[in-house]
Amino acid sequence: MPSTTTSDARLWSGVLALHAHVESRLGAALQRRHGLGLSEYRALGFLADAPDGELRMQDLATALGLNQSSVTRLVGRLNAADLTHRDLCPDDKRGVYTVIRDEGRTRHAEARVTYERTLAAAFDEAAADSDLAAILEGLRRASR
Amino acid sequence: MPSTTTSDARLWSGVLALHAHVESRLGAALQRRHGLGLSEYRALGFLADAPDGELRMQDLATALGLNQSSVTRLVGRLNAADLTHRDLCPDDKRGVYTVIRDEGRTRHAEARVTYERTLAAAFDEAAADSDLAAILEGLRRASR
DNA sequence: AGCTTACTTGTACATGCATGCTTCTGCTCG
DNA sequence: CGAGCAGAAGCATGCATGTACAAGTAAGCT
Repeated sequence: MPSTTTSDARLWSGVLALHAHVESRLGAALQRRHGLGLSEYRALGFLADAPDGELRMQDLATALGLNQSSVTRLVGRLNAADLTHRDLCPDDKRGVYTVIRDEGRTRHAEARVTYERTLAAAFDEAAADSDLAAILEGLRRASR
Repeated sequence: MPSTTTSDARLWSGVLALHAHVESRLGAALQRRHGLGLSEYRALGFLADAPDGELRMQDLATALGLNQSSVTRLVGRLNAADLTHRDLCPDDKRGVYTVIRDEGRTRHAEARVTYERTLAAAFDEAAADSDLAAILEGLRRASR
């Protein structure tokens, strides 16, 4: 029975529902209209915002909240799509920089329109859902 | 450059960071101390709360925010671990009920202690992080 | 009889963990 | 002071797993 579910637990289950809903919308839109996965899009975003458009694998991993090995493969895909390229670190030959190409910046800029519009739409849907509306409201108040 | 990132986008990236952090803590704790994955734990929770401790695959899928095929395999694992069992729907022979066993209820009750304690700890960690604290605060206010 | 619903199965893929390989760093010992 | 070595740091790779998508099967509906 629900006996005494912690208020934190109830809160978190709401966040999970919101997260699942929004991420699914975002992922579908990006994949369908730009051929980009969510992680790929976000990786391009971090790279585009980084000085000189380059980051080390490690930094990209923590920024994305992903495993280091996942980032190796993620960057492999980006390289294969010519959106980024690898560059060796001159002062530390263990290090590898991933550098965003102009193509990568372009693709990301295009995708960002979709991303932000889809996000707004997903938020609107959530606001219309009785279970999600309260959480979204709290988040929006906190973001001001 | 960050040019004009939507406020929604900034908000969502914060939610993503919080989500990644908390889920990783929860998943690790459940796996290590109870041999349960997050989806398995949550599935047991929905089943335990359902009338007669049973749900149809479809309902479980939407409750978990998962695909139907994912639920087929998820329930397969739960069955293999003797935490649940299948039961055919008498009036609709296409339907399959997944019924929680006593063992399943026990395991879930044990795991819940870990889950809720880990959740509280993860929230505390988030509250100490300057990037996450504001979001968490908004969520907590909204949950009252 | 089609057409929809409810699952299952085949397949592909992104991710995580453990491991291996290279490079760097620090420390000890001659 | 320099050589050498143990251990850490930074990535890549092998393997296992969880999930999604597409197609298949079986049962109900109109």
